[in-house]
Amino acid sequence: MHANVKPNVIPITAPGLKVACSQCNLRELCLPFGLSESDMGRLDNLIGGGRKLKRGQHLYRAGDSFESIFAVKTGFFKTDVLTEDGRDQVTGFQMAGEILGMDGISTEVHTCNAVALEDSEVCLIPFTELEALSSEIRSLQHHLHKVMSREIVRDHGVMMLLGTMRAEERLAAFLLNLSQRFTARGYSPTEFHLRMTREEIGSYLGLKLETVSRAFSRFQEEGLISVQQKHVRILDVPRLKTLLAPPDGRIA
Amino acid sequence: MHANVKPNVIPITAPGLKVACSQCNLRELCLPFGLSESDMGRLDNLIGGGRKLKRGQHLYRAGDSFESIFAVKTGFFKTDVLTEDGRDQVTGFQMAGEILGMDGISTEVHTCNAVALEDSEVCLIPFTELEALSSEIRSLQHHLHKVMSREIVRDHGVMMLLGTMRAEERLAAFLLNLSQRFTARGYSPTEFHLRMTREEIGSYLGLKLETVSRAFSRFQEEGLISVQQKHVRILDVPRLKTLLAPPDGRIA
DNA sequence: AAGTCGGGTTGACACAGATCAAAGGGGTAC
DNA sequence: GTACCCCTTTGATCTGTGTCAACCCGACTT
Repeated sequence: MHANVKPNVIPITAPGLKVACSQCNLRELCLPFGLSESDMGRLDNLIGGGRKLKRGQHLYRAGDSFESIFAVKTGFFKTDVLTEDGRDQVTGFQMAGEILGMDGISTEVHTCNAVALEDSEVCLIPFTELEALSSEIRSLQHHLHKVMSREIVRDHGVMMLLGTMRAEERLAAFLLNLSQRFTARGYSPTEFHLRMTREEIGSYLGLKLETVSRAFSRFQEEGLISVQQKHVRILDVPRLKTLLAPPDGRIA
Repeated sequence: MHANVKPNVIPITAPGLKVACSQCNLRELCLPFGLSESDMGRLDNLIGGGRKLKRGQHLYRAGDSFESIFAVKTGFFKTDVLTEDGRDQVTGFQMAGEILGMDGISTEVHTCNAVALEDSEVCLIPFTELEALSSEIRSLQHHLHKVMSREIVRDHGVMMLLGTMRAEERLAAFLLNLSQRFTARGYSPTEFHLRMTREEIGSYLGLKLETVSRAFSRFQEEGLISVQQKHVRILDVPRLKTLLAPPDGRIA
């Protein structure tokens, strides 16, 4: 595990630890969205260095005391919660530009686990200092609120998925969501590597891994996608989308 | 529908429209939690009057432009989202002291519907003004963040429920959650009226109304609760809790 | 006071997805 | 480079919940 290096006023530029929103190509997706050059500089100054994680490492665990939120710089994460009896539920997958750790604000303690699904790097954003700065920079404050609200809206989407959709609809929604997020990051909308296992997908979608596997196979048989192991290519986006609005399209 | 009356410096005291956090017995549960007397007064001044709703009335609808969040003063609400094809998912039930509308912050447009399940009253909290005030009052700012974070954590709990629990576990979790929230408000932990239909419970829990009804009946047969129509009495809290940690209590 | 209607309960049956089982393949660690 | 292990796939069967249907009840409406 890497030391938690704290930059001086000037951000450290050692490879892998340089943290400067103003230089970051994710700034349009991430927390600094909409900030002026000078305000972005002030944000740079409070960001507490980067942190690298190997695949499988925890960024934080349920029960850890909350101090910072994290912005994913590179890599891929999952978050999950577990019950006392050992069942766990993946609550989300996070990629570059997305914010992790907001679950900890309410009780000062993280309530879920965040695990790197591949070698990853995050920016550390000390929350107390972020609050201080956001009370000075209104656009930062507002954007922080938007980011938190977006998380709430995203969660509603997952509830919808878990509460009302059948297995293949869930998987279609999942693939289209990934596709859209990869697109926003300049990657191919139709071809990507899954960083998570079938079991993790299943946990996220409220399905067993076998069901996920079968749904993948079925999509492939029907020419919607081609899939081998973790490599997925979406062949027919429109038809995949129609899976979400079932045949008997009753309108309310 | 009542006019959106704006109080002067001194809050209006007309019955049903008086809005003053400092006088409100919900202040320990609601947004003003932890504020000093004088800060609470400043919050009073921005709150844009109360609004009364009859049972069945919408507080807001998906697509409405976002301007305010709302604090439930009296009554009971549900929030739900619907897909294009008409399926809907209840995302939550809100009671006195809880905050509604935070889904709208991210896009400036509400993404779900909020409906009164009984005659209710809410406080209107204009969001732009709340942001302005919270940048001056650090404890208010922090508490707002906590409230939003709590919503995120709550949503994770619902995902857990939808993703990993069986029908009876879901209903047990639901009843215990209601019980706990009623308790926090000074009502009986064991005896209460459900404000929502079996179908709404089902939607929230990802079950069909018949399944909810059967689970109620089963709980009653087993002496866990007594239920007739919307009136519920919990007879055996401990045993209800054990339903959440199933027999083979594997520990991670 | 009667009629109507929405909500609730219960039963019979169907089916989607879980469970159990086995075998193959690819990636990772050594 | 090789061996092992985890991940994945696929089949057979089981089961919890959905679906369809009938009936009941209580609360409004008129």
